[in-house]
Amino acid sequence: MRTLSPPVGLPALADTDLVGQVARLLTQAVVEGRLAPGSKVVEAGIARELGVSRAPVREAARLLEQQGLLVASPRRGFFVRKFAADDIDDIYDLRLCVERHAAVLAARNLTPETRDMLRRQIDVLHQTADLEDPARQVEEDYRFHRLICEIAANRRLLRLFDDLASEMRMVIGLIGRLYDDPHEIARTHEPVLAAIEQGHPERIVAHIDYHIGHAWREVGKLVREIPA
Amino acid sequence: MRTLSPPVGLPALADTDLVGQVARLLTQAVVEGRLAPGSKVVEAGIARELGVSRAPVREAARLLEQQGLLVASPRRGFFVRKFAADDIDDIYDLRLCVERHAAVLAARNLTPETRDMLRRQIDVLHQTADLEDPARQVEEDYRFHRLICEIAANRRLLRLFDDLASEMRMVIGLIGRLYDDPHEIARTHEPVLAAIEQGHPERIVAHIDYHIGHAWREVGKLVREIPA
DNA sequence: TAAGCGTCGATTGTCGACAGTTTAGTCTTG
DNA sequence: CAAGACTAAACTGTCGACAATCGACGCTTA
Repeated sequence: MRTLSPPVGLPALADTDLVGQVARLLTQAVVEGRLAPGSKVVEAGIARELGVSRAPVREAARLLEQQGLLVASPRRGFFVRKFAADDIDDIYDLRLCVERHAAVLAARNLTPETRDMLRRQIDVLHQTADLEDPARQVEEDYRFHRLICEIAANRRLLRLFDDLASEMRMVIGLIGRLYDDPHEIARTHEPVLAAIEQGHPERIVAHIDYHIGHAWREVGKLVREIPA
Repeated sequence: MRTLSPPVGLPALADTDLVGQVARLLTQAVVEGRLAPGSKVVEAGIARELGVSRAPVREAARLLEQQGLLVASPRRGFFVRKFAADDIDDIYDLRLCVERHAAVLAARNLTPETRDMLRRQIDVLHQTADLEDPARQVEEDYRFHRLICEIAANRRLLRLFDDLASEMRMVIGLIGRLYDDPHEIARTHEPVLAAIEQGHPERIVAHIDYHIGHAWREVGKLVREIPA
């Protein structure tokens, strides 16, 4: 018999997890470009600014390093990741690999509810297209793709997507503007959903390839325009 | 002019890096089963045993957490990851996704030299099959698959493979024995290489699917036999 | 007897400090 | 005037310490 109190879904109150908070703030600063690519991240500086000691900052920095937002140089410190054209290709190539797979799995697991979630997210994309809020638009875009990964129901796949997404956000952030008309971006999601609904693997992959390949080309173009 | 050297930081040689050493030792202890799955990893204990302070141990543990070998429970510490059947499926599913892609890319990039490297590695597999050294056999097996990822020439893909590999090593380690006859395992690599040499994407994917699917089924079977 | 409460040891989260290394700035020298 | 050596400041890597928290054990109570 269980002696533990009944699992009345209490939301596991927010851990005052200092490392997690620092990591989140650092991530924001990086993807928003407040910390310029290539610049040094001084532990003591961040610590002083946040009013904490260096230990949590170090651990948070290691997390961001593993995520690819920072690079560590022994005895010299952490630096904000600098993206070259090759990096863009690596990231989008892997993204393609991951999302193809996720989309096929998602089609297999698709239920009426999950289908509606995807449809609704496309509606949100159209709505936010009218707003003048690029950050929000990028966020809602990723939310659609993340949904697909959630539906695919592979936790590791989802975590991988999140890691890739934070890198892509950083790239988008340093471009400074969207790579295409928001309405156009919203529209190009519809064939992807349609393919997932229909369910033929080859068709799904083809549409994912087209959709992500488009973003890949556009982002690549813009990054090459603004070399470091 | 920037005086800081470019943070390209690939060379990363000569680790007197304490964190890295601790991480390596901890990883070994975990994949070799010296630290049982589910058991608590006491920071102070590890630190005392290694003759260092807790700070490097904490950072190393965070690395292993990000790699999936440990799980962190706030205010309670780190625990050695416990694998359920679902986890096996997640891992092998993602591995399939990654290696399919890597193999297709590798075929595209294949040169006479890289082709010979793969052939030689299969020879090594046959040679080590005669030795009574399962750990070595597992290692050489992964080396073949890692080679494919190296030839694919996507650094992020390679890192992902390494992360997956450390988890798979842990699973194999806790099974305690190989999932198949070493000679048989060595032999089943040959069609994969042949497909890569020939170059038709569908054929490559089919052979990768067969090869990894076989391991997936066998490992899954054994893991289900030995439930936690 | 079994469930709930309180206490105590063990462990984590965080901090400030120190030593060794890297970096920036200055001075010397060809 | 440029290149190199030297010095001082800044920063990282590591450590030991302290307070807060967790888990286990034993005690009370219905």
